[in-house]
Amino acid sequence: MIDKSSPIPLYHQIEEVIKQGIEHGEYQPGDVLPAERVYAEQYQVSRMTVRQAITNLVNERYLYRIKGKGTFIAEPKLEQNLKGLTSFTEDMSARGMKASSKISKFDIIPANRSLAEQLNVDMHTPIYEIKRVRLAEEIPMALERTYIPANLIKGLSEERVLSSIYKYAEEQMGLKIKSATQTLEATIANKEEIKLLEVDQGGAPVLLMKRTSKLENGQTFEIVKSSYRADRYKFMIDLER
Amino acid sequence: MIDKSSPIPLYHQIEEVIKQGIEHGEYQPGDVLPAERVYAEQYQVSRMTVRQAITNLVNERYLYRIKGKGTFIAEPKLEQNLKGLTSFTEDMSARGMKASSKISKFDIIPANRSLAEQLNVDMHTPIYEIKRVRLAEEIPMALERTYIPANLIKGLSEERVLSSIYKYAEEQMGLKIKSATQTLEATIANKEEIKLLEVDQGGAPVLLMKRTSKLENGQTFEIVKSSYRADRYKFMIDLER
DNA sequence: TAAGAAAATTGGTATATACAAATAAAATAT
DNA sequence: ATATTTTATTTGTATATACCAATTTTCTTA
Repeated sequence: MIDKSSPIPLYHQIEEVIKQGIEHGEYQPGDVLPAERVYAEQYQVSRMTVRQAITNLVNERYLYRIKGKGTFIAEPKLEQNLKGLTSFTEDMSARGMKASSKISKFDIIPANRSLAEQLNVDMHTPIYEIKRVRLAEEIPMALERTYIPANLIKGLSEERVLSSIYKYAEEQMGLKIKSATQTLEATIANKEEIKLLEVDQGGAPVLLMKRTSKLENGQTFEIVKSSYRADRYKFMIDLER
Repeated sequence: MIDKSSPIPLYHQIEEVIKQGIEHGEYQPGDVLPAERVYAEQYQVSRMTVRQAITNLVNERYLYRIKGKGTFIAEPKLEQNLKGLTSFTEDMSARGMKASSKISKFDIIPANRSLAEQLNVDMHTPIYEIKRVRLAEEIPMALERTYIPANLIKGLSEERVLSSIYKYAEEQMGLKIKSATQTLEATIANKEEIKLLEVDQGGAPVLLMKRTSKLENGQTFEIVKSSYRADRYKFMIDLER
């Protein structure tokens, strides 16, 4: 596993081994990693070399350390990054408002040309279409439409959607989301949005957020389109230093 | 400067000393730092301890290293972070389009109640008001309005605005921007935007980006309001892993 | 003078060691 | 059985050393 004669630095090789362990699901978030001295013994390297490997993974947010306790597996990065843009639920609770959501549609539909293109599947491929209205104190704030190829995540139910699709996909289906691209644009509310968001017919502005998430193999996992009422919601980003 | 009997780790003390040097302008971006062995000799600590301090600052993007050459001062972080949201000029050049801008207003105005509040100054305080239209291939894409208290940055001219206000503020005035908060919302074009962005009168949607930048002492340095044509522009954010 | 070789400088990798500080587990005393 | 004390384990800090690799500077040679 570790090749001392390789030109690749030992600490880097150890990094990769640990990373693989995380990505292959041998360790779960919150699990404790073997102690530094254990790795040192196991791979016949000095503890400082193991330490350098682990330090790098800590800086990359794969791991975190607690003095006296050990080194632990961190939550996947994507969720942390998504917090850069304040998420709906968090934002609402930060303002002392109660966030809820109501599923207005939960179906499997055949992919039309546009969906097929965006999800990178053949036309007519079965696709989950999930629509939900995000509410704050019972007032509609956003309409969220999620599209996921049905073959990727079988056995999805309304109950599971209400908790976390991501968690279900990772823990039950072994799917890891690797990256996501998010865009923000402004549009005018269409008929569906006017009805579900309860806004004026006369050209109410909405903030449209589109997110495309990809798996490790490059396949598109989901498309999420969220329409936020412009009069009630804005996105905030803090930039430090 | 370095206290070996202090409970604060040596590497952390050294970090602070170097950081201070950067923030007090003793080093400029691109300058080379004294070699690790020089610091070790100077502070009478081992090279590895210096290395740990520098490694941390490299991870925090204060410094970067080149093997065989040395350790150098990085560009201030704010500009790097702002690239998380693709900037107008970059975005255009990435698409092979030529970006330009046209200043439509450059004045000093007395602060009204709203401006005074947002900039945290007294009413009637003189404020630079700079309006410019951002163009791509001569087509108007955005209207940008910048407000800066005049006492903060004397001698600002139209020419300087065309290059970089930030650079002028930092290099000539010694002002360092510490943080910025950015919001994105959707609105309908007002009269000014209809005229300068050349959009329809009938309720054209625009993306409104507001940025408030603060100095180290907490004072507000500037407010920037940018209205982007929703039919021509959207913001994109990439989230890795 | 110009080209090439050698030496010096700088960061990169790796080891071995020692003790500190926080936490957890085990042993002991009440 | 329950506190308390002791011991072991784990990460954190720091040193001293050695050699590697990339780059720059200096010296030598043609």
